[in-house]
Amino acid sequence: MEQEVAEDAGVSSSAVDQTVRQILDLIRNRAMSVGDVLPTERELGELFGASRNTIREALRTIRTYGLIDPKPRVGAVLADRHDIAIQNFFAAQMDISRTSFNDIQGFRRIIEVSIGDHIILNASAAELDALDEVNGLIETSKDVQEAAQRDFDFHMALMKLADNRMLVQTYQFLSPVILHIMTVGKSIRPVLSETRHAHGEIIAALRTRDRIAYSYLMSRHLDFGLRFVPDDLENTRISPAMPGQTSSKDSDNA
Amino acid sequence: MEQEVAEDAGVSSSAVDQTVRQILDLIRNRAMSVGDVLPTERELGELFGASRNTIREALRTIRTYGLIDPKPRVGAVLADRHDIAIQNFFAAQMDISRTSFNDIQGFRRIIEVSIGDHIILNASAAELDALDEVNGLIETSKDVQEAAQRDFDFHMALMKLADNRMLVQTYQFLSPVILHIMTVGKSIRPVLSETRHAHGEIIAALRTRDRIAYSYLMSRHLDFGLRFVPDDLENTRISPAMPGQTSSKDSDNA
DNA sequence: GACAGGCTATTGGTCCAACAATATGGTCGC
DNA sequence: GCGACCATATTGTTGGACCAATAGCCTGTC
Repeated sequence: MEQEVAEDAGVSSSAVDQTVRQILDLIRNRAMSVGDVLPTERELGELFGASRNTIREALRTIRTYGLIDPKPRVGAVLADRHDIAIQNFFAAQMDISRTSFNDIQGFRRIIEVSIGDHIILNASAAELDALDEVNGLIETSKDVQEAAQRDFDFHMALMKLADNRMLVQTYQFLSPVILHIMTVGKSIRPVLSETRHAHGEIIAALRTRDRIAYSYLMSRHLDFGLRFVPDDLENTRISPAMPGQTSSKDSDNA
Repeated sequence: MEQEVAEDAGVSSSAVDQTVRQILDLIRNRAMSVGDVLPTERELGELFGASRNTIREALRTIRTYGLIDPKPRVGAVLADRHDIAIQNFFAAQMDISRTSFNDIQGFRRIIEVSIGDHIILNASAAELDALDEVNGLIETSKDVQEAAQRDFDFHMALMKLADNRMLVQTYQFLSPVILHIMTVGKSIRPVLSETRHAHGEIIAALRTRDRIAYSYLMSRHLDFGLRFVPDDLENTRISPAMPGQTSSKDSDNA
């Protein structure tokens, strides 16, 4: 076996790390894209002269990056799961329990209030109509949970108008916490019609491209919602998206 | 009550995924921090009733997150290598999907341009002076890397004025990628004085509480920086951010 | 020919038992 | 006291084994 030891950034390190690079190179050299399948673990082992366990650890790394999704009897198929992967990175890095709910609500406030300019500049009439539709669903909710989900859906739809994946992913990451806050708030003070109305005003401000009104309305809306959330909400532990769901679960079938 | 993942609880995910969660829980429950060492692989295996290979794959995932740094004969020590981890993450992504960098810059644009209102309302004169000081360091930079770091420091200081931990955490999370973008930009067009001047104008706008000017200046500043970043940023490898250096190897010395 | 149902082989998932490399810590000789 | 040396514990790597699931073939019925 060649040792490939070189002053070249000391990359020879471990067999697993080498294998990670080799597999990534393989993907690139073969110009593989989403949907293609990698050689089997046993074949990769033979190809790179590494044991299957080593290959598996390398694949585990690549899998953590969200690049592959191993399927039994098929092989590791190239995937574009980087959104889930980055959420897992988020979850692993940030101990959400240490970031207070006030911080998260404050974050929302900063984002959502100030996103107005961007939306006003870019959103089409059709998109605003779609927003109206989402908002209309709120009052059809059967229980508090559903209402919270619909409420969240509206705010998420708003974020999506900003057309930035990083932003959407951040919100998706925070969704369990935000939903929790909304659920608690609505349990204490279930006024779906008011929420719907406030959302409606916000949409109207967007339609007339009145950024001042938007800022004011959104700001008021968020403050209002927060007013009915008890201070000791901090103690309620919520688990954000934990690492592990690199596959299955998501029902994004066509 | 729990939102649990649809059908069945926990059993659905693989043994490795379960182990990842268990280890992360272990770290959290024992309130372990950087420098502490995890139980040995065999102990973890006994603890969770999993084979050593399973434990190792789980550790490999956590290692990919940059949370641990296994040392022979010592054990896996808690580490804070998320910067390298994120860099590796994006480096791996770039080979396949090429839109991430634009997403990040777009995200910055949304955040930084719109944060102005918030800062104008809350920042004290002393804080703005401190900002000036940070900005002054830019032109003292010896090399491109340092300049990028100083540039980032300024924008980070700006974010901190918003006084929101979630926001700061998000920026810290993205910092390796942002630094990379900045480094590439400055390598191509090293004009530190222009950067300093642009920052100065932004601070001035904050001082006079001119939110219109701030928006315009910040927007122009970010667009300007982005203009000199090549489209094929993926191929521009500054520092080999390839997987492998989760440990030592990288020069701690001069 | 078409469809249904069962069979088989392939593949990932997990486990086991070793050996290699290496750093730690203790022990011995001086 | 101190340095050389060795035992030992731990991760790194290997080769193999078995299991569960299932894609695709094979067969049989209509």
